[in-house]
Amino acid sequence: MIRTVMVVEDDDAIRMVLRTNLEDEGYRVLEATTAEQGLLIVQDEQPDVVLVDLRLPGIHGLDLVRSLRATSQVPIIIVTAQTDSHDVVAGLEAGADDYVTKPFVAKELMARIRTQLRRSAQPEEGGEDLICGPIELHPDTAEVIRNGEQVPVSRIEFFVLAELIGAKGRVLSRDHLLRKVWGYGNAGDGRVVDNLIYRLRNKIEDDPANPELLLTVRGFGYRMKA
Amino acid sequence: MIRTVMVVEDDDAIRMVLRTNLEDEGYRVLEATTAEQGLLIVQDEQPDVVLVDLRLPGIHGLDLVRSLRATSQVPIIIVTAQTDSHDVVAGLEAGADDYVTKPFVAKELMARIRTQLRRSAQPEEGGEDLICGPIELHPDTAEVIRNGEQVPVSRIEFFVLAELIGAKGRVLSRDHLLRKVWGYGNAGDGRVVDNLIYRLRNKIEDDPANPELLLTVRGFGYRMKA
DNA sequence: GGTTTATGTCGCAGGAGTGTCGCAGGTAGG
DNA sequence: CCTACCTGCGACACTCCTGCGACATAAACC
Repeated sequence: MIRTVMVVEDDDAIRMVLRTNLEDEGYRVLEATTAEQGLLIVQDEQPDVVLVDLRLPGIHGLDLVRSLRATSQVPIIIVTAQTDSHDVVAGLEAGADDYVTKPFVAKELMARIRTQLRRSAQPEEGGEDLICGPIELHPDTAEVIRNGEQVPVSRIEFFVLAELIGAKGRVLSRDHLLRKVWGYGNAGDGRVVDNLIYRLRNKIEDDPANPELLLTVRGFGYRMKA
Repeated sequence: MIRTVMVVEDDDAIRMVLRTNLEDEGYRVLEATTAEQGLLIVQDEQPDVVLVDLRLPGIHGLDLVRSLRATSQVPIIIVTAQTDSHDVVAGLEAGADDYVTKPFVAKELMARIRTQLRRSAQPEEGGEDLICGPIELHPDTAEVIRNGEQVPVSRIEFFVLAELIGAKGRVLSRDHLLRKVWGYGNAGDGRVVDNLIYRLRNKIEDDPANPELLLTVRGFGYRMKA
């Protein structure tokens, strides 16, 4: 079975090195130099692993990671020059599965890729549209539609909603949301999530005081109506 | 849900640091100083993540990793002073899921543990619901259904019920429940478990005074009807 | 039967979890 | 420079949880 690895990296030299090594290992290689391009290709080609550089022109790599996670379970490995431990934490919390710092040793990176592939060998649910009752999310345009009308939501509200709808009725803890949307740095900040949920409800619920879509599960977190 | 982390590490100082950090994050911590001991405890307690040092007295950490992999899918993170890239590759190939070198930054290690937990949590969700007679537990939504109707239970009640139903009729001691649900700290607190069982019975039994599902085994603990 | 021990029962008070809302610093865009 | 919006924060109110203690009851033991 031929596995496909996607490389999102703007530095031509590094991208070339990666391609060579990956092809030597027998992988099919896809390339992108920007986050936007990467996102499109991932949706289109559904690779088995994605390598992401953090410092990309335009949209930051971390946001790419979150966007990918919003719609896909594909294993993501961050490959970057940012060696600071804080960056590692933020990267993993954003949804990456591993973090390798440049200059990397090719053999180690290849081993880490194999590890990710091994883990994701199990079948996974396919990519789905983000729809929940009267609410519709369009990741491409970052728009939220409710009963056909566009609802203005902020960037962070959008990610939270995407995370919740993507969970398809499963409960997500505040901690989970903090890590996935905010990144680890803000963990333990307390009521940030509650506040955001409150604001989201005011935008998408008919009666925000008695929510029917965005439900509280006391002691656990929040979930969307199934 | 209290997660359990197993630490296999012979250096007392490092093990203590790890324990402190892990407990701060809310994990239950198990410790072993040798590979043999680690293997036994893992089989016994089925932790959610295992941290393994490579340089152990007696059996080498790599062999422990292989032994664990032979019988378990538990995520394994190697934590070691061996920084050589060749060692990283060998560790990952042996079946480890991640590799962190000492001196490690605690926050990064914690993030990597969370990443592993996230990965291993997925299959559990789509998996089997916990069912016992007319009672149905849905971990995804943290809901308890009884004869088709939803029963409101608190967070702790949910975990106790999950633990009991997961035991499939085996007796669980109060101590076991305290450790698994409340976490180690509360051990020996006395009647907390009894109280909770009482409340649970009021919610799930037809006649709470004559329980038919959640049974007492005098002198031992509680169990669900088979 | 009487005593001891284990468990059932239940109310209470402190506290944890959550909803609500206003404020102010920050940020992006004009 | 101004404006509008975003966003984290803190305060307050309110509900519900939960550990605890006290007593009742049932089982085991002598």
